[in-house]
Amino acid sequence: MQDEPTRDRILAAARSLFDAQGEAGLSMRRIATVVGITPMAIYRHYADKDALKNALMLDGFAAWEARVERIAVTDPLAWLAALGEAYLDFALTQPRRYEAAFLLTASQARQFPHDIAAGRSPALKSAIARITQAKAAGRLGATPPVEIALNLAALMQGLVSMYRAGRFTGEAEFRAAYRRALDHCLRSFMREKT
Amino acid sequence: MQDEPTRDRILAAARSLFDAQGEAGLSMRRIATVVGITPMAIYRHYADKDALKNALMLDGFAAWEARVERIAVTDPLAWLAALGEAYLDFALTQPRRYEAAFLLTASQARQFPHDIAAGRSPALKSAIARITQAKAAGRLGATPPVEIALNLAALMQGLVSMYRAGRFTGEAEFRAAYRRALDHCLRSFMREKT
DNA sequence: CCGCAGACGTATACACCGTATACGTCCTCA
DNA sequence: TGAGGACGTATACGGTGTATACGTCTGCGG
Repeated sequence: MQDEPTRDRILAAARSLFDAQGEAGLSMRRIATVVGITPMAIYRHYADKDALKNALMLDGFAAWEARVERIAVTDPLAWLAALGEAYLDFALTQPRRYEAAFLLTASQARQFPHDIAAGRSPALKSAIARITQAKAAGRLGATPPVEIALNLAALMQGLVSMYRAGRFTGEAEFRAAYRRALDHCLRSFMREKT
Repeated sequence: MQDEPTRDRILAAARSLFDAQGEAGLSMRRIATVVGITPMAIYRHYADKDALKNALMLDGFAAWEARVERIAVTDPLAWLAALGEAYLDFALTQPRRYEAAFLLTASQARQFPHDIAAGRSPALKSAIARITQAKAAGRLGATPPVEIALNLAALMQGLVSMYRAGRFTGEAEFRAAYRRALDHCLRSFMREKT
């Protein structure tokens, strides 16, 4: 662990500080002392704080994608429901990681529809694959897969974003509301005429 | 304008600085110099920076609510569509104000379902009223009005949040995608069996 | 009318932040 | 051998939020 490249140790330190106290806990000086180096040494490995945050974001996103890949459900529609559940779980149990992946304003975020169509986001790519699959089986309406995926993603993100902004009274209420909303959304695409 | 209470002049200064440069431009010292006052004088009127941000958020929210009240459409479903359009417009043309109202993390945010049910959010209250109205006319399915409102709000916020995070290639693409998504969502509640 | 309390504002200082600049200390390879 | 580059340090600058202590004015009870 100690002989890892310094660059990685910096990122690990940043991650643990971020996990502990959120964006407020992320200071170059603190990161440096955790790693056991001078603040300025960080600049040998990252251009500035923003670059470091970017790396942190990509890291959080990778954690999310790993989670998505672990979903072991074959039926495409059930898989989509499981995706929603995984997202909820990710947001609630690893709020900092979630924040890093989805909320941290970073310049390297993937863009719709270009990057998505290009498959640059494995999670969304998988989602679109299942949607296409379900569509081929006649279980979904006419809306293009990318658009269905976008709808689902926005709904998930919107709900979680509202929860994080303190718009729900408790976690239990939120989980229930989230499930109902996603369920409805998914069903709505099924009911469409083809 | 000069004989306004200092408290209001501070808020106005904060608002203009926030409009100009976002949260980064909000510094006690800058606000103070705009008002023509010492930084510490602000603390006579606001407990700390957070309290000031809170006031700013309530202010932004008031702007949004005023906008909602200006919607002059009588048909309840058309009104809901207009609401979506107003939200989009608010987010795109007054991004700072939008940010202040919906994204600024503040401790006094209204909560679902408690505050909403209590009618503490005029905008949502209006929305729910139209939904109930449309439901009474048999134009909407069985889902409870509060839940429909939540779904719409989350979808709107999620889409805008993705746009703001740079997930869309351009404003035009976004506007189109937003409209399609909201339209679909609204329709989906109509198609439900009662 | 005095004087004093409270509201309002100022001055100064402290600890913290990101990072520019200049300087050391190695390791590698011609 | 010695030069260059990779890596790290030391110091400093201009910014931040805000605690503490001090002034100044205004209105009110004696």
